[in-house]
Parts: sequence; C-alpha cells; structure tokens
Amino acid sequence: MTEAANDTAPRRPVTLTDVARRAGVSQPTASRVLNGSARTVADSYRTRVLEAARELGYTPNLAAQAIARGTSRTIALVISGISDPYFSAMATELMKQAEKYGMRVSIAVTERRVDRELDLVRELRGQQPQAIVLAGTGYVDPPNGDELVAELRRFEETGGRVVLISRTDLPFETVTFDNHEGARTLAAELSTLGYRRALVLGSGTPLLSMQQRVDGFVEGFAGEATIAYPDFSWEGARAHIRSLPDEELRSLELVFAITDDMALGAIAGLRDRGRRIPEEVAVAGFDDITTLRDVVPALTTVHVPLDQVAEETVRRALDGDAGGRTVPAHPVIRASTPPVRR
Amino acid sequence: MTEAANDTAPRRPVTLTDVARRAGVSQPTASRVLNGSARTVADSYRTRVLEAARELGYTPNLAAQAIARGTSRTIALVISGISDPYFSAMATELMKQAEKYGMRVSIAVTERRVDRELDLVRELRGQQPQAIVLAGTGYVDPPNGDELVAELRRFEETGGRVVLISRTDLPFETVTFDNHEGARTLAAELSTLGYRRALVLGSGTPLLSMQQRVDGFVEGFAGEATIAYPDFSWEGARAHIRSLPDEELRSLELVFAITDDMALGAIAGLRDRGRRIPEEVAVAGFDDITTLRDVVPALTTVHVPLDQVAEETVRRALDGDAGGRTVPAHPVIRASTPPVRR
DNA sequence: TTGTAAGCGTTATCAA
DNA sequence: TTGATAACGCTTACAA
Repeated sequence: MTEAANDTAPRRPVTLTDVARRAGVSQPTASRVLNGSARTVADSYRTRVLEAARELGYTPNLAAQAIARGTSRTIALVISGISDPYFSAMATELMKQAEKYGMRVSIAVTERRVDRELDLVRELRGQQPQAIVLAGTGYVDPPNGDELVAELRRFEETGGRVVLISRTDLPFETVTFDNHEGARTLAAELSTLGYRRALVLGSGTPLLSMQQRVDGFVEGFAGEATIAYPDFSWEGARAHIRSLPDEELRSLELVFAITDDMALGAIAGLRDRGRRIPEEVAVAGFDDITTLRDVVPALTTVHVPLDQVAEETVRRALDGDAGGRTVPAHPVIRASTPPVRR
Repeated sequence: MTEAANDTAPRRPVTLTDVARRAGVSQPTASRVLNGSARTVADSYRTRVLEAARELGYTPNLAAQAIARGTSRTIALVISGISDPYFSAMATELMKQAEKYGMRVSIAVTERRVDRELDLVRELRGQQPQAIVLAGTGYVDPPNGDELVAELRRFEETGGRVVLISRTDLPFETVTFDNHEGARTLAAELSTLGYRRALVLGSGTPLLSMQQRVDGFVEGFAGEATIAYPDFSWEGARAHIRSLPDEELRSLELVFAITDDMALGAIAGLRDRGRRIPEEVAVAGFDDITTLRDVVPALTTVHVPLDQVAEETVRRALDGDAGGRTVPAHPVIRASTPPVRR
C-alpha cells in the first residue's frame, strides 16, 4: 500500500548544502563531485556525496550555477514562429546540433512583429546565453535597426556571440544559404523547361532574403516576369491569386512564390478559381519544407540544407569567429512544373 | 562621475549596482524602480534610475532574479518534437496563453525516446519553473514510470505544479480532449455514410491516448474493423500500407489512422500502390493539423481545440488545482470520406 | 585533498 | 520613502 505522506507543506528544493551536510563534507567538495570540476576528490568522499545526492534527489539549481559561473550553457534562438514548418525544422536541427555540445536551446518567438524582436533580444540578454541566434525576418530597412544593433553589440561586448541565419541586414556573423543563386538556377531550369511568362509572389513585408529570391529569379528567368508583393503568408498568396482579374488569371503560365508556404497558398487560390495544376498553371516554391511530401502534385522548389545551416550556426555560436558562410541551395524540379508543351 | 564610464565598453554586463551608482541611489531603490515592486519611490529618484538604466542599457539578470525570488516566471513544456505539426501547434497555443500571464515557456524535446523524458524532467527541475507540462507520449505501461512519478512528486513537493496534456497514465492533474468519444462519434458518422469495413492504424508504441482512439473507433463503428499497429509515424503508416497483400489492399474500403500524420502516410502508401482516394479508398485521421489545408482531397478528421486545451493547461499550471478537465473533440467530415455508393 | 570565505546579481527584511 | 544588510544556491580563489 501507499505510505502516508506526512507533510504536504511545500518544502524547499534540495540544495547542494543539504547534500554536503548529509554526506558530511563541505559544500565545495560536494560541488566538485557533482558538477564537473577539474579538482579530484577522494573516492570515499566521492561515493558518499553521490549517494547523498541520489537519496535526496538533488538537482543543481541552474539559475544559481549560471549566476555563479557567469554563463549558462544556452543558445537563445529567435524565430518568428514555431508552427511554421520552415522554422520548426530549423529549430529542430539547431537543437540537434546544440545537444552535441551539451548546449540547451531556448526559443523565443517574434510572431512576426517587428518591435518584438528588439524586446526579445533585450530580454534574452538577461538570460545570459552563450549566444543569440536570429533566424528569419531581417528587414530590408529595419525600423528600429539601430537599437537592435546596439543591443546586440552590447551583448557581444560582454562576451556573448551573435549569429544570424539567412539575413544580412545586420553587421554580425551570418550563416546563410544562397537565396539569390538558388532562385536564379531554379528560374534557369524552368526556362529550359519552356516557361516564358511567370508571376512572382514576393513578400509584402520588405525582407531582405526574400527580395534576394525575387531578384535571383528575375535574373535567371528567360521570359517575362511580373512581380507582386502580397502579404507574406499562405493567406496572402491565396488572397492575391483569388483577386486576380480573369484575363490575367487565364494567361497565367507559372507562379513562383518565394516560400513553399506561399506557393501552397497560391495553389489553394488557383484551385478556388478553378485552375488545374499543373495542367493549366505550374507552381514553384522555395525552402523544400517537409509538408511537401503530402502535397499533390509534388511541388517544385529550392532545397535548403537546414542541417548544414544548423551545424555551421552552432559552431559559430560556440567556437568564435569562423567568418560568414553561405551554403548552396539547389532547385528540385517536381511534378508541379512539367515541361511546357506547345 | 568618478571615472569615464561612458565610452569604456564594460566587459561584464551592466548590473543593477552599476545603475544604482550612476543614479546615485542605493541598489534596493534601483531594484524597486526597475522591477515591479509594490513599494513606491520618489519621482525624482525614479526618473534618475530609469534614465541611468536606459543609458547603460541595463537588463535584469534573470538568473539572479530567479534565485533571489526563489521562482522564475517560467512554464517548462516537454513535448516529443517540435517539427510535428500537432506539437508545434500545441506549443504555439501554450506560449500564446502563457504570455497573457507574463509567463515564459521553455521547451524541451524528448525526440520520442522514453528515457529522455525522465532525464528532461530532472533537468527541468533544476530550472525551477513554476510548472512542468508534459504533453504527448504517455505510455500504456511506462517503462520507468515510478521514477518519473517520484521526480514529478518531488517537484510538486517543492511548490511546483505538474500538468499533463492528453495522457492519463500518471497521477497528476490532466487536461485532455476526449480521444475515445471523438473517435467513437467519427466512427458513427462514417457508419452513417455507409462504411462497413475499416482498417484501423493504431500506434506501434503503446500510447494510452492513442489506444483510446482505436477503442473509441471500434466501439462506434457499425461494421467490421481490422486493427493494425505499425510504427507510430508517417513512415510507419505508409510502410504498412505498402506491404499489404494485394487482396487485402483491394478489399480496402476505409482507413482510419489515429493521427493525421499517419493518415497522410497511409495516403502516400495507397498512392504508391495505385489506389485512388477517395474513389477507391476513403481515409480519415485525427487531430485536424494545419497541414491539412494543403491536402487534396480534404481529409476527414477529428478536430481538437488546442486553444482551449492550452488555456486550461496554463490556468492549471498557475492557479493551482482546478481539477482535471476534458474538452470535447468533434469529427469533421470532408472529401476524403464521401458517402458510399453501392 | 579539503574547507573557509568571498563573491555572482538580485530581492527581502528591517531599521532609520 | 530610503538604505544597510542579510539571504538565495552555487562556484572559485586561497588557506589549511
């Protein structure tokens, strides 16, 4: 049967002092045993401490360690949202990499609100992480860019590291994939397939990396490209397509959206308007998110090697300046953009 | 005043002491101004402190606050993975709710490894969060259940709160949706549509909530249900369908998978085998994940009101025992399960 | 090798 | 209202 729990009164957590007292040693000795110290401790003591810790169910108070050591084995990641397949994949890869180095990743979410990014960084600084990683967003003309830079500089000055992913708008180390080149080669391949008229869906919010994709595509495309800038979302892309004038819709040959997310929104819009894909309209995206495995027809896109990006990022977050790095992004032609028959 | 502190980059982060000194007040006064204290401070002091803080770019050291206050405004969330649309949606909702109460959510990932759950909880306890929320998993016969319970009990004893989401395998407060009833009513509606032979894809790993879905479906289904237990994943469901004997495949009328993720895997498998959906085989899932908006034909499923779940969870994580709660889950019939024509 | 004592940045207590 | 001063749990010189 169950033993009667005598007291439900909230006790305080077991501390290192408790363990030391129980083991009959000093607090520092207990500390040396339990948390990797270079110092060696006599075996007899060591076992007594370990046993006491086990019996009491001791867990080191991370906050106390952080404050005593002046650093916490944490990488703070700022992303715009967790539900987004692209960002969640990125977060997963980063956590995987970080774990190799015994690092924790804490995630903060901007919800795509520009001002929150600054607030977040400010707050994160209070967590004294080893590094702050900013993924996503990256405005063409950052509204509060100066303040953000100042905040990040301050963080660097106190020994922290700053790494940006896929954004080159701030003067810090950046790991990126080649947005421009990826879109350019995609456009080239699509041109080879026979496409000559494209609608490019860019980002309504002026994001640098997204503009690079637009520019890259236009540069690599052999035909005529019309550019639109709907809201930067699935819904935005869908709404844009839905509101297209009939004649423009009918003349549509290929839609390139700067993200798979928007490409899928565009497809939804095209279907709403009764257009068949890819028979009547071809569609291509960018990112190669996991969701695509369930989409029919299979979506042509540009694959981004997130694992490599994550690896490079974590390395820079820890080891110090390795310099910026750009990993290549390659187009993947699938069923949504078949060769054009004329 | 004494030294030129304005242009010299401090190697250590700016502390409350720095701010106090600069403002010419005591540390406690600065603390009272900068961090919501009930105490009031003379306006002249208040402005001086605020100004000094701004000039120096002060950010409170969260670890120090946590240790001094004995509590950190944090909810620790344990989920099996971040890339999974269901869990990432859950995490998003929880963060949204938590923010209302000025709470931070820290995310830890088990990667579906049973043992990691225990390790994680142990480590999280070291973060001294206000609450630990365990979402997902929940084994029918927990391998190290006793240890996990002991660890969580310890956490509760020291004033922490434990909330489980959609798992009833541990003796703690639980917020759940009605897996059994949701699956049962879905099965009933499908029966009404004329379906009489179903293949049910359960979970290879024995998860309690998943078994409830299987049981609920079987109970509510008017015809004959065959149950299989492939690996609990998209790939598992797909592989199972792919390896089905020809005759069994041909006799397939309806596939119900316990999660949308597996349902989508099943669809992939069915397509690999050349079966058309829904003309030849109907498919239904559970969860109503966002991904479904891009899937054709639209997938019949059971909608889970994650926002409600999140709200109830956060409330319990903070306010104390409100008792367990079950929110209803309703079937949504879509194009993947049309009425049967005979 | 072990223990004493001094921090780490913040909050809480309690005089003044 | 304000400011010494003592915690909070842990690490790290420095002394024994």
